Amino acid sequence: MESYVKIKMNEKLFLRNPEESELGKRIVEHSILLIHDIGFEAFTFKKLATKIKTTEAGVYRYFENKHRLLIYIVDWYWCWQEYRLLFQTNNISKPEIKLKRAIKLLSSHVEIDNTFEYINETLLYDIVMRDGAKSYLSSTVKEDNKNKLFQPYKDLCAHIANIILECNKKYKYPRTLASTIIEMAHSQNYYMKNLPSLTDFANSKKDSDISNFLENIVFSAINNTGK
Amino acid sequence: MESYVKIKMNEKLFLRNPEESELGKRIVEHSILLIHDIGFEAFTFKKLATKIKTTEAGVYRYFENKHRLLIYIVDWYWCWQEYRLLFQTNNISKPEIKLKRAIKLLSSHVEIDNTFEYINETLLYDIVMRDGAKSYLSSTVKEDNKNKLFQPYKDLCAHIANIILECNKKYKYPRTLASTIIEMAHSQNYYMKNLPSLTDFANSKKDSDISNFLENIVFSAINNTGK
DNA sequence: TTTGAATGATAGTATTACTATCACAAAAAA
DNA sequence: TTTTTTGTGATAGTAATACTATCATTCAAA
Repeated sequence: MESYVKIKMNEKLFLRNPEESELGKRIVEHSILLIHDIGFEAFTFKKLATKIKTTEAGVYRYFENKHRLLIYIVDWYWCWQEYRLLFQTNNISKPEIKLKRAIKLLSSHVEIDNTFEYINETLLYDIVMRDGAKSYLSSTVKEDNKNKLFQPYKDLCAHIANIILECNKKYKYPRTLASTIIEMAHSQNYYMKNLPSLTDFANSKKDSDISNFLENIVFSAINNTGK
Repeated sequence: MESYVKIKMNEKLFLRNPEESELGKRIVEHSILLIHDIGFEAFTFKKLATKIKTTEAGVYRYFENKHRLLIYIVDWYWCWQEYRLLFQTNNISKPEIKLKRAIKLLSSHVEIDNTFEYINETLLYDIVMRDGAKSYLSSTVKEDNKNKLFQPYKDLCAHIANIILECNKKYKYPRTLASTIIEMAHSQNYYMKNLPSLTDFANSKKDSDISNFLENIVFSAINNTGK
């Protein structure tokens, strides 16, 4: 028996579903490679088209613009992380262990994984670290949000918030703490790599340092029983 | 006696010092207004030039490109916050109080302040919230960092890290915690305004909620004496 | 008075971010 | 089998962006 996972994406993200054609998959695959290489600002549909031997117009048939394409791959990432979290915490009853798994998952660089042939999760992790926030740090946030374009991120946040509540159902800031975990897992990794003086991990450069830090703040906050 | 504060900016940020001419000041002043209005992505030197009745080339004489200009105003903001922190914690001996002041300062929207005639700090706070991270989330980070373009942010982080150490000199992650405070103060405010389901403050919308959250995680982490 | 520094005015270029049109091949529907 | 639809390629075109360069003018310092 063969089983495979499919990640269902919001239809508003694309004009034509890239999963349903060879060209579409190449667009997604090479977008990741190219954005990783040159950064989202320098990335253009022209450059991508040249790389995959199609035309600019060809890419525009799939995605309205590069911002939508960014949201597409970032959303894919959050869906994938949510899936991994679900998978890795399955059959675990202790919420503390689940929470630790979640922290580790989000703050660790990803091993090469061939579950999804045309998506390089390792590079995607780096992209989300550097460019992920740009998907919502735009003047179109409100509208994009109405179109549910950030649902995967919000779902993951809600999921982690629930685990936090399982640890301590009286904790007052489950969602805020959850979004803090998610964001810090990525941005502290970015700092460590690029602006190490903003962290305490200048020399070690292990991402386990970040999960230790996050465990430290998360569990002391959750277990803090009054002043 | 008249006293005034002057914020000294890194010379690599500009081609000609905008503080030293009328045009320069107008560039900075209206950049803030315009970026606030239309967002950093849509902001161009052409639009700015039209607004202040000069030419595109006129703006280019001051700033190499819009990214440098962004770093300029963001750096100005961090210098200003550091100055305010120094001022507001002067003569306070208890480090816990200092830390609370720091948290409040960073997570609160700014009142109108006319100390600096051509800079609107209220709008600047919003800009840093939405566009601030873009100053270092670029493919030129490493180089920009070598040129010390992020010094003000790093100084503020180090300053807060020191206060944390005053609270508990054995705390293991002072810098990481400091950068977490700074970043979360801004991004949680952004979430509250634009993506409220990532926070627990959907209805209240008071920025004091954010400082309460930050105090919660910071002090429980610092005072956490082992498992 | 001469010099120089800052600004204004204008022009020009390569690239970006699209939109539109036409032709062709393969697959699906008739 | 023929017809229609769908996806792709090829090409063209446009407005805006991100610059660089040149020349003339003005105003203040030497």
